Amino acid sequence: MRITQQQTQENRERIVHVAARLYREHGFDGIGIADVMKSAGFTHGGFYNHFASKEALAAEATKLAFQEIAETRARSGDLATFLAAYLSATNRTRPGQICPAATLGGDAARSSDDVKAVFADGVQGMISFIEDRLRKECHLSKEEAHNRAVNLTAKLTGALMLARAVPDDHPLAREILKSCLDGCLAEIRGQSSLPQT
Amino acid sequence: MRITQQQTQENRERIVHVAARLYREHGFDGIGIADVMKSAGFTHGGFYNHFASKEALAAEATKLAFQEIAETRARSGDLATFLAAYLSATNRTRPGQICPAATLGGDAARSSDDVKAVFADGVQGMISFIEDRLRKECHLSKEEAHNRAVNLTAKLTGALMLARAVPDDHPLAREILKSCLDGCLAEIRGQSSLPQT
DNA sequence: TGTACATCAGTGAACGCGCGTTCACTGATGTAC
DNA sequence: TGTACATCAGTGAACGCGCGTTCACTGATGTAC
Repeated sequence: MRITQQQTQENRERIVHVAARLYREHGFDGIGIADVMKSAGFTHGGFYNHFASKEALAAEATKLAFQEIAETRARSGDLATFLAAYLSATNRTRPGQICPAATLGGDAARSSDDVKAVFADGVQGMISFIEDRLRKECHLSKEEAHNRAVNLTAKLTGALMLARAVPDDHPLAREILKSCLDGCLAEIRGQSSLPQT
Repeated sequence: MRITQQQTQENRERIVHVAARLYREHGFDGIGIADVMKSAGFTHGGFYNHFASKEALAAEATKLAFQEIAETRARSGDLATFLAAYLSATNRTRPGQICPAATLGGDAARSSDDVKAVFADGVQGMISFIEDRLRKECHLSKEEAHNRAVNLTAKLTGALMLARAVPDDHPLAREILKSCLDGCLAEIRGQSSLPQT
C-alpha cells in the first residue's frame, strides 16, 4: 500500500532517528536492522527501500546524532554550562542521547571511510564550537583557542567514555567526571593548576 | 589426545593473547570464537574447555591487554616519553597493540560488570602510573598529581580514540594527536598556556 | 476534472551464512595401586 | 617401577538462532492523457 511522498520522508527520518539512539546504546554491531525497523514501527523488509545497506544507515544515524548534539550545544549557555552538562552524571547513564563521539568512537574506527568522514565532521563541529566560545568568553587568539579546543574535546569525550566503561558503583565512575570537569573549568578560567577538590 | 598440564596452560594463554589483539582490532562483537581459536591454532570446539563463555574471554583478554600496556609503560622513560609514545602516529594504526582504553571503551560500556571491573582496574593503573610520575618528576602534591593524572588519562584515551575514528587522510587524524601531545607536555611543564605550535 | 495505468513503500516469507554453544569421540597424560 | 584405568584437551559435526539481504506481492498514491 503506497503512501504519500511526505509520509515516506517522515518514515525515513523516523528510522534514522531511532537508529541514532539504538546505535549509541548498543554499538553498530550490537543491534540489528530488524530491531531498528521494529522500534520505528515497521517490518524489516522495507529497509532497503530507504537505505543501501546497514553501513549506510550507520553513517546517516551517526550524522543525525552529531546534529542533535550540535543543536543542544547551540542552545546551551556559556562554555562552563556546556562542560558541566557534557560531564554530568545523567549523561553517563543515557547513552542513546549523548554525544556519539563518546559512545561510537571505537565502532567508527572499525567502520568504512564513509562513517569516519561523518565522524570527523562531527568532531570538527565540537572543536569549532568550543573554539568559538573560548575566543568570545576568554578572549584567546584564534590559534590558542583552537589548540585548547582540540585538547578539551579529547578530554571531554575520553572522560565520558571512560566513566561509562566502569561499573556504576565504582568510584571512578563519579571521580573521572568530577575531576575532569574541575580541570576543564580551571583551564577556561586561565588558571594553571587544578583546584584542590 | 590429552596433552601435558603445562601445554594446556600455554595453549590457554595463547588463546587469551590472540583474543587480546583481535578484540582490540575488531571489538567484542566484531570477532567470533571460531576466529580467535583458529588464529591461536586450534579448532573452535575446545573453547569451552578453557572458558565459561565468550564474555568470560572478553574479560580475560581485556585484563591481559591492560597488563601488556602496563608493562610497556613501566619500561618507558620519563613521562614526556610515555605521552609521546601514547599519542604517536604509529599507535593510531596498530589497534591490536595499543591501550584498550582507547579501543574498547565503548564495547566495555555495553558489557557485563565483570568486563567493566577489569576496565576500571586498567584505567586505575594508568591513572596511578601518571600520578606517580607527576609526583616524582614535577614534585606535585598527592592530590594535585592525582587530579592531573585523571585529566591526562581522559585526554590521552580520548585523543587516541578520536584520531582513530576519522579517515586516515583527514587533517584531524594528525592534528588531534599533535595538539593534545603539545597540550599534555605543556601541562606537565607547569605552563598555563599551550605552545603556539 | 475524470480515468487508466505506472509507481513504489511496506509486508512477510525466504535465502545463505555465521554465530555461540553443545556433544560424542579420540587418545595421550595423569594417577592409583 | 610397572600396570590398569580414569581424566580431559582437542576435534569436528551438529544444534538453534539471528543476522543482512532479497523477493514476490499488495494496494494506495502519483501521473499521463
